[in-house]
Amino acid sequence: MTEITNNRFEHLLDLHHLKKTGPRLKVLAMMSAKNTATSQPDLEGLMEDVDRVTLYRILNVFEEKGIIHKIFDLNGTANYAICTSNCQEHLHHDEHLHFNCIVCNKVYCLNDLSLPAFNLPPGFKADGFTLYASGTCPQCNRK
Amino acid sequence: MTEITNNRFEHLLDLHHLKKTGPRLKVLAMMSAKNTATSQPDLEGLMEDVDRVTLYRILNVFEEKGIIHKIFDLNGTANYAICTSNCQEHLHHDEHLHFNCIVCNKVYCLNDLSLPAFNLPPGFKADGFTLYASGTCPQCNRK
DNA sequence: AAATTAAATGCATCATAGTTGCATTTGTGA
DNA sequence: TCACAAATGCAACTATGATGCATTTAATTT
Ligand SMILES: [Mn+2]
Ligand SMILES: [Mn+2]
Ligand SMILES: [Zn+2]
Ligand SMILES: [Zn+2]
Repeated sequence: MTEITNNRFEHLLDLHHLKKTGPRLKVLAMMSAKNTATSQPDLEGLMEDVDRVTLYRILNVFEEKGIIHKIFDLNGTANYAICTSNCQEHLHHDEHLHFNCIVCNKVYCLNDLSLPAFNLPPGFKADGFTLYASGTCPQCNRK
Repeated sequence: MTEITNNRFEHLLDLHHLKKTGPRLKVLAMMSAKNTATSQPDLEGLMEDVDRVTLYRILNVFEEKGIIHKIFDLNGTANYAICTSNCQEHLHHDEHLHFNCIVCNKVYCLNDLSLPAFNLPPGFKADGFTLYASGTCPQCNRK
């Protein structure tokens, strides 16, 4: 993790009026080090010296602030990924494709993919949507 | 519940070589009596005299056989709905829109809505997908 | 109709995910 | 450096879901 990356995280915490603490910076470092979402169990393993409860509280406040978003995978396990843009406090815009590999179980946030338009039956009013796909990821296809 | 409906369920269990037991027929009756998916906690409440574990086992075997499918709502709670068609053992085709109301929390299976096509980045191979939308449902919009 | 048997259920127990209350510590602004 | 709100840690608790094993029961065979 570079100095400049760490500064970016500190700035991010500042922006949201959150104290720059070790556990919080570590969560951001862990999550940003990967190109996929991180499951809660994995994260708990990575954050060894940090209390479980503290981790839950960090994840909750980060989600509320629009720093990260939560994705439930095929097994109902919570996964977390850093929001790339547009997300604000209590107003997420994570309308991208989430790809869940059925081999390695990884969840990919495919932000660049624009979702096609669709319409709802009368009476329904949508304010958010997500497309989930499941299958095999590039890594697992190669083998 | 009509006689003919009950017969349909018994036939369904026969088809999948499952014994026609009280708990199983009750699960099917409860789920088919609604136009939305049923959450696991709700189902557990409805199945009072049936053991929790039995309910889990029924839900698991029904899902395996392609009789019902599982949808996780915004809170990560498991919801179940009867499959309308096309689903087979270990091969679900529930590629429809799931609408999660943020007021009443209900999950609607909008089977009739055809999903628009989309394409994946190179290397990804999808074998299933679901579109999730969240917002307010017709009932909750009326108030 | 009675016996047989695999399948299904119930009960005890366990594991994991997530929450809450409260005491202690720590980051930050004065 | 002081004061204080915010953050963390610890204990305890709830909820969801799984597993092992004894008992019951639906479906098949005699
Ligand atoms: Mn995402
Ligand atoms: Mn559905
Ligand atoms: Zn994979
Ligand atoms: Zn509603």
